[in-house]
Amino acid sequence: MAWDTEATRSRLLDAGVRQFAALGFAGARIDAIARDAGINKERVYRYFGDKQGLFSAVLEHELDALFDGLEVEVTTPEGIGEFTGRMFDRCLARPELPRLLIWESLELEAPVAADSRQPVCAVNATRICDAVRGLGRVESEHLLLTAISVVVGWWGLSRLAEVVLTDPDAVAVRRQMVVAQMTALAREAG
Amino acid sequence: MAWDTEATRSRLLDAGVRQFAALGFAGARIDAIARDAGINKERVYRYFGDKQGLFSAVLEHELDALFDGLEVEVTTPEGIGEFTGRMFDRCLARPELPRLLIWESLELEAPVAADSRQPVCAVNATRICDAVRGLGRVESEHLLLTAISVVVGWWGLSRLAEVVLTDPDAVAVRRQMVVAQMTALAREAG
DNA sequence: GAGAACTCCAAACGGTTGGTTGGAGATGAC
DNA sequence: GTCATCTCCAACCAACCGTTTGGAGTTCTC
Repeated sequence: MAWDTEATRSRLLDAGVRQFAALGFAGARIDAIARDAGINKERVYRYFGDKQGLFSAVLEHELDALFDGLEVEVTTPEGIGEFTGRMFDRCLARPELPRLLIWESLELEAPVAADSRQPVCAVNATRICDAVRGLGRVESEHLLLTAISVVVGWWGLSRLAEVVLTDPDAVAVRRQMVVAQMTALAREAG
Repeated sequence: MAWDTEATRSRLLDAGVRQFAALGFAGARIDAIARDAGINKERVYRYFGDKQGLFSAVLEHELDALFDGLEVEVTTPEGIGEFTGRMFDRCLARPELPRLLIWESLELEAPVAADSRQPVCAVNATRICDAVRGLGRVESEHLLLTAISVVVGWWGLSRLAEVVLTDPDAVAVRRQMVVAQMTALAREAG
């Protein structure tokens, strides 16, 4: 039968996303990733060098997916809320993304693919500047960081939510609250 | 020489805090914890059963320290900002706390010591209700969760901050921004 | 079509890890 | 003072984990 190296590579990446998102770098097992992908684990080393190489490849590939094309579209306080809502939806559709984002901070010394991520963040910081009258650059960046923290927190602080909230399973409510809060914040910050 | 079992136990806990906060459950090594504590690793099993037992003991002990006695004192929007600032300061003084809080969510199936943590959260949710005129119970809980997410995010999304912020080392600036944002949010939410 | 170069797997390797054991010293009750 | 009980440690063990090897099948090149 013919080889399909691209499929092999991508199946390893997909399995890597699942395992690393669930267990982190230290917790994930090369063995389990290979089994999950239905591929011999030796392939990991041929394609990605070592475990760290696969982890970096997974992060690079996925973290792009989280922010790529995600922009503040309407430059008003409501636009910032709506932007936050869309980010929330992306995480909802792929819960591996927020988890990988957190593992990156907890287990890595330096950000992955900083060069390709910075422009996207810069664009949104500028948009936030435009959306909130009288908001400086620094304040705008911090507002963006806050929006991401709040969204990602739903997946990264899920055990805490179980303690704080009366109904920790109401995802739709959380989405609505986060959107409302970021809108209100953008309105008042001006 | 006389035994000091309480000191042995507490040295193991302290070393556990350091290692688990830095590396998480999967990444931490019993061997390293024992060496860090200057105690034989067999002691871990006599005192805490197994690795999971030590992890739970560490979380239980430390997460209490994060929230214990931390309350919204002034029931006004400014009081909520000030509360958030004090939480930030606690994390600043003991950066292990926010990291442990995140590891708990990422690596555990259920929250640790939920029974003892819930009352503290409930009190603060009530205080927030009082601080913001016209704020319902659900909204108040979500505001609390947001405050914690934003504070803890500084330690749990540090790689992201390096990408988003022009000056990712300015902790004091972040503190000030977070306090201002939570105050503004509490003001506008009413 | 021969041979170099490549894909892929089964099995093995060596260091590490969570967990155990056996025994030496310390304590306390009587 | 002696016997049961406790603290503590050095050494050990079996399983595991990241990585490598050897070799069989496949594709490319000329």
